[in-house]
Amino acid sequence: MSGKKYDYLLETLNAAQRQAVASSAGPILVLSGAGSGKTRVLTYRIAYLIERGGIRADNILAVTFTNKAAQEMQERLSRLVPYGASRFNYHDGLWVGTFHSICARILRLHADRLGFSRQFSIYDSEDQLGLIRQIVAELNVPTDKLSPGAIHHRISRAKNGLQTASQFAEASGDFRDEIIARVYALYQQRLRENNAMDFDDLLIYPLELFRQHTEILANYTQRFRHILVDEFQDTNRTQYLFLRALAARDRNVFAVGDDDQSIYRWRGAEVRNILDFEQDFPDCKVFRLEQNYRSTRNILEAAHSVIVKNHQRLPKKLWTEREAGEPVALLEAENEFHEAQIILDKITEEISHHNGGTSSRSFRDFAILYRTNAQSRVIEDTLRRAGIPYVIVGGLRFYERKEVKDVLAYMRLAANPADAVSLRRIINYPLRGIGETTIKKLEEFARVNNLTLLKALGGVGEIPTIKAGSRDKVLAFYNFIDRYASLKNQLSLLEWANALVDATGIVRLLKSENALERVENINEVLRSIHEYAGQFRDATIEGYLERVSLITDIDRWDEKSNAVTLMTLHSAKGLEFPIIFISGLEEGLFPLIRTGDVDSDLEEERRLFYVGTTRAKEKLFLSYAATRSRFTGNAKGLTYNNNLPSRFLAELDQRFVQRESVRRPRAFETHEAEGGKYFGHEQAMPDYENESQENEIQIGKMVKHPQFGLGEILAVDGKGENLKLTIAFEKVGTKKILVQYGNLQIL
DNA sequence: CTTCGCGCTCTTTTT
DNA sequence: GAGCGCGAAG
Repeated sequence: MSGKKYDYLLETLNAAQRQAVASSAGPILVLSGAGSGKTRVLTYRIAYLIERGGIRADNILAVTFTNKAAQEMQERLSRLVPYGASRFNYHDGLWVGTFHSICARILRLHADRLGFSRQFSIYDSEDQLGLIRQIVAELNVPTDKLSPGAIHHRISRAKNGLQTASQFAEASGDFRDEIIARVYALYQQRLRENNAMDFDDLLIYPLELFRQHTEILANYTQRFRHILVDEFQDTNRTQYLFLRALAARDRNVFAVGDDDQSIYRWRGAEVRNILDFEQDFPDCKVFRLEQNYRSTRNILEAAHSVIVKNHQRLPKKLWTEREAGEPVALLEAENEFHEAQIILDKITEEISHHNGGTSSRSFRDFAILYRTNAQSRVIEDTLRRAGIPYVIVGGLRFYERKEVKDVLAYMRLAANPADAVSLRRIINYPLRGIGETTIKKLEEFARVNNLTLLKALGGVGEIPTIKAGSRDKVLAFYNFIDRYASLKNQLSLLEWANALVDATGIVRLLKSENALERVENINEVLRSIHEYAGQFRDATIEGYLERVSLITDIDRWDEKSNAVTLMTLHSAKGLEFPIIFISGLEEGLFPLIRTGDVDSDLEEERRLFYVGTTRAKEKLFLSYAATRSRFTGNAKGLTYNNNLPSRFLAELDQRFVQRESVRRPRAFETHEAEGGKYFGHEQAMPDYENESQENEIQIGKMVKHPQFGLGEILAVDGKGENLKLTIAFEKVGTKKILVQYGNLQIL
């Protein structure tokens, strides 16, 4: 298979890339800096293995960080090598996906060995928390001392550390731990009873499967002779063990990563995996990709000048042949509204500036990044008012919207009758007159008779304490689900889904509430089912549901649509844009600092900053606001905090940075701080911590609300974070608005 | 027994 | 702003 294609494979790569791609078998670690072409190396490595090594596509497993990256890799590969050396079509054999989707795929095949059925549900964070809430209530856990969220967090951390409930119980220290241990045990039991797994289980159960059934593991180690992993620095312990188990036979692990871009430590990722790779695989070959093809030199140097402040990193420096380009621009704003306005100004400026020139800018060339999702709102409002098209990635995810989850819960229950979480969600939505008391009795009946909750509904006639009227309602619901569970095998997926959604009456209910956006979201679900059904001949509802539960907003993001992209820095990982804005560069916000943080947390924030800056190809804007209203969580409530500029701004090598002049703020109050702008920390900031916006709020003042428009304040109630205004709006009448969330502009 | 309405809480990042 | 839980109304 030499010939043109093979030469082409290596010729377009630089020396380091070529060495990595063409390296012989065995463990390989590619330390691959930002923008150094690591996706390219991975793709070419796979092509090389097939073209040159004669490896069959179905002997290769590639792990990516997002589903989108997996899809892109598939597409690139089919362009690069439509057929492999063995004339083996990629799409038939190659496994590409995220850890979670690959694990789910394996588990579907062998679920019975672990005591689950193939139809097992995958519970998202909300489902998980709901289940924990229920258990917490059942066990009478004092929630003032232990919130369900905290318990959930601890359980997840224990699971990630491969600690079972009984091991956790043994290791438990204080009374809280003992409570958590009991919740943990019951939680796992319920998941099992519901034939359901949470995100952590998806990673853990394959390991258990491999341990219990060595013949299954042997099957996979024989099958996956080459394993490639992207974003290796963000694998957690369990994922690493999964890799090691699969690679035990041939040890052909091709791991690509960059310790400077590890940003998921808080989720259990261990940079250690990359730092220790050489110890775990002493014979491994290490390659370094340090030439950056993405960013201008100014951007690269600026990013470098900050990341070198981290102590826990492998020393390296990226270089580029590209021109210096424009300096990194610093934008200083009075407050968050002003910041959004400046960003808007710069976008319009860039677009008009480049029009008529050699290059022209489109909206799709811009991305606005921020540390927390909450920051998107003000920027969003500003762009919307200016008529700039934009898309938001993340925040409230599409498949986590209430109406979407409601519809999916019907499908989940029909697919997996043991799924009590889904059942509870919809048994009385839309309202059917089945209340909490009846449900409690049904649950009790199910427990005593060792039935699934759904079966208990079918046997409602045997529960004397439930009156005839309620009984009929329960039975009607049971028959409804039962009917669609069997129709599932008779109708096509799309027909079935359409009929089911229609029969639930949810759309009619939402229309009567005039919630048209929600109706549209449900239509979008049906559209996506249609799309899914068209993609796979053997499309099943189980397959669709699995896909949906592992999909993220970034997977749904369409980079081709001509709109400005708004997203968190975390979501931007792996992406690139000609022009990047990083907003909210204020001490406390980015780096985000909480009490109890340690040095390593700050280093992760710095890596996040590094990831953000290296997304930019041509121009990087950094912005901060001197004051920002922020929910502080303390008794002071909503305050206009005066912020120091982020330490990252001070750490930047100033040779690559330029302050840009910005338009003064207009419609809003300016909070002019003494001494003007602040740059660097030494300069003391006046303490405006307690100066709250309350001063400006008076009866009779006019305000502007992003949706309701202009209005007059009629009354002021509450204090601090509960500060509530009664406002007479010109268009929509009188409403009560919490200042903290209302996003009001005082005029 | 169910439904309605009010008050409370939530904000770090995500599979 | 929105979901959830709790207490009162129907």
